[in-house]
Amino acid sequence: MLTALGDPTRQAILESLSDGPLAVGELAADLSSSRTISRPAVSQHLKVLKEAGLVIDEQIGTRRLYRVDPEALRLVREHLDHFWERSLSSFQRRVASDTTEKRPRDE
Amino acid sequence: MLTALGDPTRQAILESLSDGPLAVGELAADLSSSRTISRPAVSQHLKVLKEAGLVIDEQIGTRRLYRVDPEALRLVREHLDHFWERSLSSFQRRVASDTTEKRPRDE
DNA sequence: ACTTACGGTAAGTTAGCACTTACGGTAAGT
DNA sequence: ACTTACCGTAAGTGCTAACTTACCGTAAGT
Repeated sequence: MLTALGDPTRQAILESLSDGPLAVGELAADLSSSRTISRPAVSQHLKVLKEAGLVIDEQIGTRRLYRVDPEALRLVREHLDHFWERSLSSFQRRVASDTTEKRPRDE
Repeated sequence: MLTALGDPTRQAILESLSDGPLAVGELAADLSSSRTISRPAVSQHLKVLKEAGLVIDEQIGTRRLYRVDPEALRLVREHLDHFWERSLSSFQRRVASDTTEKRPRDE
């Protein structure tokens, strides 16, 4: 899931979609304001994002609306939280042992 | 920064480092328990992670200890939070307008 | 000074990925 | 039925990023 978030274009796609659902063509037009990206390319990125569970699609007539799945973002956030807390606690343990080693009876 | 997190090997490196600081050789040995990764490859990944600000290094004798920067993880988390909140609010707005459209005078 | 340990880096190779073009398929409008 | 709009996908290409091998520098121990 983090791997799917690695590509800058896909990050831009999610950024656009986070403002609200968009069809594929609209997305391509929206992204072309900054980068130059073809519609098929957008389609392929959406496929990756969908398989990663970051995006949900819904067919409406000939159009196909894509929206971000808030639940997926919550999962990524939780995952990073684990990282963060573990590294933070190990960091604090290190600092604590440092001070006790250097100042055994400080207070 | 998210782009640097995209590579699976770098994710594994951060996972190992989140348990505590490690030297390059130790990291390579630790990762070889699951994947097969050479020491130079680890070095190159650490360079990317360092340039992305996700990792901090410290020279101790001939060894070089790497640790994750908790502050960087906090930044990534905040970035995702923005995404999450925006997509969530747009989602809620959509739900709200749907219900008001379908049940204009409900409740 | 010699050796050993440790790790960064240059050079070269390869696999994969992002992209374009071209095509086909479906839904709605006339 | 024909046309138009919209989109997914197959096929092919180019580039880049991840990897290995080889080499060099530095720090500490003898």
